[in-house]
Amino acid sequence: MITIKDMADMLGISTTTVSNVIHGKTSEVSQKTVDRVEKLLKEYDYVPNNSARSLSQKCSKIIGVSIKGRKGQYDNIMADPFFSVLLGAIEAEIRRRGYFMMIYTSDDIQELIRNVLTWNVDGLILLGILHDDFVKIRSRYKNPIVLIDSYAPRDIMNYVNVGLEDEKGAYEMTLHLLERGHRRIAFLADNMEGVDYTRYIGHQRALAKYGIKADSKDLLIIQRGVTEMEASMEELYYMSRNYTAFMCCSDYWAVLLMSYFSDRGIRIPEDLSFTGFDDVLISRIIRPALTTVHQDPIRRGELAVDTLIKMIQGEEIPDWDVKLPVELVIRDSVKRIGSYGGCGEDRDAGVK
Amino acid sequence: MITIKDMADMLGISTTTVSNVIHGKTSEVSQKTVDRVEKLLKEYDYVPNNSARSLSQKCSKIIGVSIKGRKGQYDNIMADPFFSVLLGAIEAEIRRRGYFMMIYTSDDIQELIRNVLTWNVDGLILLGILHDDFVKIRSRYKNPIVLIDSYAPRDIMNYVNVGLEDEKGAYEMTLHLLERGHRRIAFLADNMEGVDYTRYIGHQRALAKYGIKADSKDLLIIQRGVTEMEASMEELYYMSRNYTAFMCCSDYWAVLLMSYFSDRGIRIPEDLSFTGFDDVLISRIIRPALTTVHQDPIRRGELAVDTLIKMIQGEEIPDWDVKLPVELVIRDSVKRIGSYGGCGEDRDAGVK
DNA sequence: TTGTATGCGTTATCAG
DNA sequence: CTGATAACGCATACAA
Repeated sequence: MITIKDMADMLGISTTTVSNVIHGKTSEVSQKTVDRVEKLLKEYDYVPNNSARSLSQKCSKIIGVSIKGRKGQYDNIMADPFFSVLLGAIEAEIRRRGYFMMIYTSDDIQELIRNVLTWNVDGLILLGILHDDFVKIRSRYKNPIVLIDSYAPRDIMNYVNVGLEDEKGAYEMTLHLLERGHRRIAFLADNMEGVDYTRYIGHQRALAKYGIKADSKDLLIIQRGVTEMEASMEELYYMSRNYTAFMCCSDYWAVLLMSYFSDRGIRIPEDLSFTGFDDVLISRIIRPALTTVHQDPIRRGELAVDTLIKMIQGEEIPDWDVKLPVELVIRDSVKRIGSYGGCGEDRDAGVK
Repeated sequence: MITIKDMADMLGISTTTVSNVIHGKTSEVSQKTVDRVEKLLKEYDYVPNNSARSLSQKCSKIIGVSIKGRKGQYDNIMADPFFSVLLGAIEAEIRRRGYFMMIYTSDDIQELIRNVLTWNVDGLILLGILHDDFVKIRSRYKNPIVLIDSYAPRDIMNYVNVGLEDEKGAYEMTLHLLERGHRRIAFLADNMEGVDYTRYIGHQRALAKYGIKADSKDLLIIQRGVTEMEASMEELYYMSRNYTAFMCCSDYWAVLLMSYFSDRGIRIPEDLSFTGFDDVLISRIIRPALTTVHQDPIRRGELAVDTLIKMIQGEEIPDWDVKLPVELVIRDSVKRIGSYGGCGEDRDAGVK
């Protein structure tokens, strides 16, 4: 590992000059010197020491990415294809922009804060963080932050949220169910904060349009955690006879439940319709293919990184709460029900 | 951000003493001083600057993780659930051990090398790297390296490979197909190096046991790249009539193909049987559930990190080529064929 | 056009 | 028990 000083010594010039050549500040250096330095640069394949650079400047070129792992939700959070694809897009864009990515998925916010501070990370991308945690982070970390899938009230602290038309997506999906004659719709979420809450609002709005009052007992929360999940699914299975459709907050859950239910004799969509959210690969692959709300995780990741880097470079961001578009994707998991919207007419045949 | 020097000044003592207290070298410091320092530590929530530490020591506490993205294979490599779950496990273990994870997925090896050198990464975990690339990296990077899914010849350079019983897995799977009466089996891979090659060896060995000579035209390579893939699948579709079973090198491809084929009228497993490799979540979820070879990505990630950290700490690793166990998981995607093993008897009904 | 000197925060050496 | 000082590699303000 050759250093600037080594090269300066070899050429009998100062480190300043070498440094200037490296950074292209070649206007003040004679062409001859430039050539000699560049020759050495190539020859020894000089690689700068970023710890040193980071120490002497204020910036580290590191972007921290953190997913708040909901405790024990899956084996690990990356099992959710939406997160992993999004993360892949973020990584690619960070790299393309010449930054480095440090990743941290724990749910220990204090530890996250220490990590971020200890490396003097230039900017932070936070996925699915809740308001309280965000406040904690903001109080100690002063650099730019971009949120994804967050509904933190803006308050005083500045951030940018790269969000989604969650409300609209849920609204349109619910409308679709209603149009197909469904009246007894369960809304499935795995929490009631942030994104899922907003989707529920959209759901309610669509119901209201049809003069249906949302009933809180139709709001079903799936227990997270590998062990609780099984019990939770069983419970949902028994409740399912009260509904004609399960509207899920993510493809991940939709697909898991569809599999569980169909193993127990429920025919989809004949006995029970399903919808998802995200449009991950698997929803196109399973049969029946899942009717869902499409979003573009690649674009989202890129936008998040672009925005963050703009903030790092001191640009003003006009829109601190962008909402990326969603699109209803109708596939085969929603049954058309007779004009009366009568529910469960041929249900019990399939159950048990 | 308070520094050691700040605290030393506040207490009127030297930085050395503060540093000693921080590192628990308390044997040479009076209890009174220890208490005073620790009080400040808490009060200001001191966080060390890791760039500085990394500069003055030889170690950075960073572990680099790199997946060689095969050019344009997917939208991004993380779309493959096996990789993403493995990565999640690696991240969790790195964190648990007090290290930091820097990730890099490009296929530009030179760039990877620069990244690793510029941060003076303590150790490297490389996923799915090929021999030539490994040699390049080794020539410039001298710290410990752990390989996952690699079959680089050991040569002189030292590394540890955390592998899998690939040969055995493929052997057993092929045997399973043979026992169920299949004789015309296509072997599907997306490359013929490393892991997939080893699996092919196992496949051949099983065929040999049944006195069947492997025919290279039964070795089907799926074109990577989003655009080529479509054409490739179509081609495979037309070739499929020659076979009773498609044995795939990953669940990912198996599942993709099953979906594509069944949309075109091929019934699985009645018309064509499928097997996979990895046992990712999706194989349990699709119908028919996929017969596949199970491996444990969580354990694998943990072992990789554990081994690497041992190497970093200078311990000798007894086994530089561990092969984690696999297990055949029989589900519903393989048909039982009459004792003659006649192929395609009821095939053309479903095709076209 | 080039060089000198300094500081970034930490650890380590060595002397008191 | 404690402290001064150097060193890590780089960038920059300031001289020459």
